[in-house]
Amino acid sequence: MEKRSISAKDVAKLANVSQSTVSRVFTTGASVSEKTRKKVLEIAEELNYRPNALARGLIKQKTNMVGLAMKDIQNPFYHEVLGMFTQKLRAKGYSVLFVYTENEEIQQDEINHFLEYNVEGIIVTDALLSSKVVTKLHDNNIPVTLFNRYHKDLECNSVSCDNINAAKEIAKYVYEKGYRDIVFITGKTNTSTSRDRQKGFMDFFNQKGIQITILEGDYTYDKSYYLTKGMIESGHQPEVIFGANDITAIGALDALKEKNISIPDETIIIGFDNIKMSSWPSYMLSTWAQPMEKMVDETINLLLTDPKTINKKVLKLNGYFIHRNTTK
Amino acid sequence: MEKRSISAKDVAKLANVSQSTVSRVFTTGASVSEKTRKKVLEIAEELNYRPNALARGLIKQKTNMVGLAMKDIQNPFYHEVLGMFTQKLRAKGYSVLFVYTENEEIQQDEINHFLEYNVEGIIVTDALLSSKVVTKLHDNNIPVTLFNRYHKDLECNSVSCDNINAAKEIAKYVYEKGYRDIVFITGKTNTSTSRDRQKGFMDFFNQKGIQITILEGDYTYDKSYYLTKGMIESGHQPEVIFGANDITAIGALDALKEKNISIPDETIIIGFDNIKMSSWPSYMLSTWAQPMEKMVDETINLLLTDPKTINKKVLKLNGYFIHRNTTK
DNA sequence: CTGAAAGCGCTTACAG
DNA sequence: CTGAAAGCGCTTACAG
Repeated sequence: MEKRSISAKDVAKLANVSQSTVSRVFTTGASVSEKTRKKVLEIAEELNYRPNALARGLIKQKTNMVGLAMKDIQNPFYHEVLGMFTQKLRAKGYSVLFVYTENEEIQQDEINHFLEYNVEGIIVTDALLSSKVVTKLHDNNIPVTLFNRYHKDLECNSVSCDNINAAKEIAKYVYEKGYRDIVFITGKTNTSTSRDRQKGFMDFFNQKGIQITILEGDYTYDKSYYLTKGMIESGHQPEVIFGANDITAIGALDALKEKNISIPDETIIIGFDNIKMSSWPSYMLSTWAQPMEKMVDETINLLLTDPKTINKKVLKLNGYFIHRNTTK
Repeated sequence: MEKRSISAKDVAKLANVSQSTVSRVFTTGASVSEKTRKKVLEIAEELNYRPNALARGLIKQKTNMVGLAMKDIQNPFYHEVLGMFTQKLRAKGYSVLFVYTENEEIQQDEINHFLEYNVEGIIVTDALLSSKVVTKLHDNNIPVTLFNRYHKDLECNSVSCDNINAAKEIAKYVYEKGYRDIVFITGKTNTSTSRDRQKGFMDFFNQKGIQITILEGDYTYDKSYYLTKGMIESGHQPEVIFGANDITAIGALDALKEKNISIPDETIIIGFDNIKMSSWPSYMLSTWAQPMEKMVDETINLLLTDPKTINKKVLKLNGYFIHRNTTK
């Protein structure tokens, strides 16, 4: 029960070998005779010894830690993403230092812990970094990958869904079905996800000379619900509502239901994300599935296998349309 | 752009002081003349120096890291909890090493990273530990606090909502309103939260000689939705449905809505957790609010200020009933 | 295959 | 107030 935990030296003493040898036993690829390895492992087991990752990180200049910063949002999509990141990183032997932030732009002091602990890379989901922070990170030689965000002035990697193209595909579907009274409810307008989805959707219809209605939401259920309700009450009952994410679409859906508008017969609704909730039996929302697993894999890849790339890589992955009960 | 990051030695050289002095500048309480402090700070700023937390952790035997293990569940309650934990811990100068698990009982290998990095304590939310793991943790002198779980045989601290009492209060409300046809939909029956809520609820009615209906759910929306739908279709339309958590209650709520049962007039519904979703305008679910912030505070307190307590402390905090639109 | 030694970047008695 | 030195627990050339 004393304070200090047991070290390689303790094991060495009992095993009658040097501390170096104990270390070698726990270093894959180091040459140790089968006999000593067995003995050391035995004693280690007995003493419940595990190499100290801090000391190892210090000497190897490699900590096996990754920093993950995530914005405090209501969107369950990112919770699923978080789960996937931690599991995949662990499988690769990495630990995750986690920070939750409320800022759209991650602040310096939120990154400081990451720097102090010498993380090998930083993943930022659903938020941005100031270019000052990015510069600092570069100076410290710590790679960053933005997940589902990008910014043209930011010198870092980014992985996201090809939001523009996805929205275009959705627009195409809507157009070909013959709908002309179309509403898009935005997310937070300062996010690249919302802007791109809006752009892809609008551009398509602009080219066709069709005017669509834009409602400014903020990625929350409440906002979308009230926006939709207000619109119906003001006499506008569109044929199509496309929400910038699933939560937005679900808010609209519930408002429509309350107004006894039949879905998909009178109005069709399309979301974006394919969160688990969108397949709940009472919603069965048609939506665009982001290729989450692929996005996570690519992010980790970019961060870890190619850490020294200075020239930023911007990856945009496709997804696919999932038709459920809110489209025909 | 070289590999090594800059160290106290580098700062010392430029500031014409010893490395010890640089260290002292970054140690609160150490005595340094105002003049040297200023100079060192200046150079440090210029070089972008920050003390290496790994080295500091190694020498001080104090890492300022806490391990947080969380079960991969659908319940948004725990996402809110996660956010609160990371923010409060950061405010106290702690970093969070995060692990997501799919196991009801956290496994040894999921804890290993925590051990290797010498975390100062471990928080386990919504899951259990095997007694073997707990023993190992004790041997390594690492305190553990269970959040919203407890187990009588487990020698560790735990903080949870007083689920038994909360359920009793709800039962009392239901009873006094005169309802007699009552359904309880459980959560996962191997969780202490579900068991306690069921126990508190049933015990009250048993004492009154009233039989209630138990439906075995699993804390998911889908299960609860289909359970409720099935019940209605089999001809049983109860006056009260109490769900073991909000998601469960919401699943029941949607099923009832679909069957055109008027809420709260024909059937009232009560949930548990007070997740953000429960206050969405189309739900406005009446529910029991867990005192989340207090629970988080107490957990951190127990873990950090009193780490050497061997005798486990089991804290049960009250919450309060929130009446919204699904009760009268 | 193995040990002694240097060193990762810190903190902290110990002198002065 | 400040510097030299020891030491936290490791890894890894360097010899043998």
